[in-house]
Amino acid sequence: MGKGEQTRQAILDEAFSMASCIGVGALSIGVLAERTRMSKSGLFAHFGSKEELQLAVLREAQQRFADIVLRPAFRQPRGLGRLRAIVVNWLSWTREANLPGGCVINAAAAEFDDQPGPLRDEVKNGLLALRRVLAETAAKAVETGELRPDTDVDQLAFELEGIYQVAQQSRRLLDDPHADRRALVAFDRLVADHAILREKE
Amino acid sequence: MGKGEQTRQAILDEAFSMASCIGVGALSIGVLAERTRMSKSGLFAHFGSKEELQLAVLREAQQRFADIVLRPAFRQPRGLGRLRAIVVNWLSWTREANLPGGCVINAAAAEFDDQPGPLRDEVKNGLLALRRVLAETAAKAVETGELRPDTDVDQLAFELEGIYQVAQQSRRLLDDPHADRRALVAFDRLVADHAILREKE
DNA sequence: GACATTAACGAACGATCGTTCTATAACGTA
DNA sequence: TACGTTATAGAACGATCGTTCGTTAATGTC
Repeated sequence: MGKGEQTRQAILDEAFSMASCIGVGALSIGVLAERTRMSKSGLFAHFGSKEELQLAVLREAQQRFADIVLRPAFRQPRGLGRLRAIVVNWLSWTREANLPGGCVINAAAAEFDDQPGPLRDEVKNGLLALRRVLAETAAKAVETGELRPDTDVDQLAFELEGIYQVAQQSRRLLDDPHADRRALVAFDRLVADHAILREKE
Repeated sequence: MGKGEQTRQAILDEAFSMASCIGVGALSIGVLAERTRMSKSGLFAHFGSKEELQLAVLREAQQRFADIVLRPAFRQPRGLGRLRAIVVNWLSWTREANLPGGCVINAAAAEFDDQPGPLRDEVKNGLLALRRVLAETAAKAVETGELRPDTDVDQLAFELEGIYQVAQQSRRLLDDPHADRRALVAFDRLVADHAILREKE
């Protein structure tokens, strides 16, 4: 890794953790420069524009998300276990990644949903891709016979995303120590509703 | 209503709809001044500081939420019907209020969850109050015998908030036209899980 | 209609914003 | 070690930021 790539990554690291606290939109080149002990112009040269820097932060977030949440979960055999692994990793990924201020992606989603442009597109595509992964993972749990064949996997992905969002809000804003437990309760109930029950009928 | 109160409200209206698009944190006195065709200093005098203006916007949001979502729903008799009325009003309240850019409150929640101060406190208290209303409304549906006595009403409020959040995200960011329908499906399933069923056992 | 009060303005403040230039320093390679 | 390339610094740009001040205009009251 050349010198340029190296400092670029160092800047990105700092920007990433900063953005998690104040939001991607509130990132400032000046503040970022003094935090990384660089000159504004020196830092600026690595990205060419503020928007490009913000995009890089969003892409970084998606990559770390894949590394921390998805990849490990996909080592589980397909089925409900894998889906649950995703949820469990998802709930704690802001602790694994360097995200002192919570999930950048969801914060950016709320921030840019009304501001057309590359930033909104990036967030939108990332979240669409995640929904797809969730739905496909659920679909495989249908194949394994763990979920009912008539399960609406897109609806399931929709509700999973909701569980995650409210867990974030409860933990970070409302300081609820039971947020993760509540999220898992919700997940288990959601899955149970679509599970194939071998009970007396 | 005196002249002062009148223009203050006009400013607040504009700030409110602006904040819904760009976020409460990104509000700018200068931009707000030219939008209301006032001088910066003239506008400023009504609030004394930017933070006070932002607080006023958040309070305005909470008041409108109570007027549009809660108050009408509470005309329904207590029970599941009232709970469902809250959810239905909730899902569409950004259209009723002058909120072209979506729910200010949830946006502010994501924005300030890591920035201690009066703004965070305001959002936090507002959302805590909402959770309480949801839980109490659900508790009344237990009293009427529509929900099981062992229903965890706080868990229910938690999950309702999740349904709302993901509905917002799906509609506004992902441009999903079925977001509201999905939210209602999730709500009905959630309620059904805790409902008292009079079926063959 | 006179008068105290309040509302609004215009100009300016220092700070910070993103960005552009030019010049120097460090690097990678021959 | 020399050289072309790349990385960083420094200074300055115009724009905007939130805020303060002193003054004028509008308002409400007796």
